Amino acid sequence: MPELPEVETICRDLRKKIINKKIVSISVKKKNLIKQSVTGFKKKLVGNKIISIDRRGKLIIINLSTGNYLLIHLKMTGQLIYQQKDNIIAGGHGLPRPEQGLPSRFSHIIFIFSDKSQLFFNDIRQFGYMQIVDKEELDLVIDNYGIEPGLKNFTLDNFNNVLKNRKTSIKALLLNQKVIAGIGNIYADEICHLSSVRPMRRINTLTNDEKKKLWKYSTTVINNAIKKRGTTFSDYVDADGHSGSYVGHLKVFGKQGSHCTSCSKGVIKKIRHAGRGTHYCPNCQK
DNA sequence: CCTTGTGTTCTCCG
DNA sequence: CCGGAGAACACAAG
Repeated sequence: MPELPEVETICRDLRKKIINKKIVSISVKKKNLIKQSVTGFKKKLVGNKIISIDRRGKLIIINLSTGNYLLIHLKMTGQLIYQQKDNIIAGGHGLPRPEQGLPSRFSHIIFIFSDKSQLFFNDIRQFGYMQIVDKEELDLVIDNYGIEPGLKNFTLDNFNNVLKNRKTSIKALLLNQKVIAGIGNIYADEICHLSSVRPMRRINTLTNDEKKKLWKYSTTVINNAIKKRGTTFSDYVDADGHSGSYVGHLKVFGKQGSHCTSCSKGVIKKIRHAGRGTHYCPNCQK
């Protein structure tokens, strides 16, 4: 599940691989993954060079030489895997991993560069998408994203401001991309755990100390996860097809039934909250 | 009344 | 069933 740290890892990888490369052709095998006609999509991409690669929340923004932008959202199970021409061996069935061969049956869109290297957009569940926008449309899209751990706007003051007058739960707010961008289900649970706050706590009941911890651990968790190149729980891999290792640092996500390693007294509980599987320690999270 | 905020459910797919 | 996140919808308060 790519959240901010996983998407950031992919962006950093891709910058080293495809900047200045020219797209010579594109294969679209599933047209429902692009938000426009296949012909329009190809017309706007083929012949372009990749100028730069950016990210806002979980959205990848690729700046093209024509001045348009290719937006890529990986949603649940999307992958972007880059392969030099010598490594490309058609896979067909197994998992969408390079060692299984690419393209696989989940390689729905493939970019081919002038040096014959390729970028595979794989997606098992097909929730992800690609879309080409101009600068004006890009600005509108970006405006819909809230403050973001790692950006200058993620100050304690701004964090307290977005929490002000909200009646929802802290987890629902952490997941709301319009308010706070980049945090998904795994890191929301981890941030709440390290802050000793239950995910379903109403925001108006949080103490100043708890809010400060939530703000601090939002940045800590996200930054540590970036250092570990993300969390691979099921399908996430980086641009080389490798897993992230933050999974070894998870305290609550997927730990239901285990003893809490923070307080060593509680047993991690899994419930459903804010429409998501939610994990917490009933002993040390209040 | 209408607008705004918020919460809930549905949708895509394997 | 699960789930990222937008859409559609329901409801409440100003």
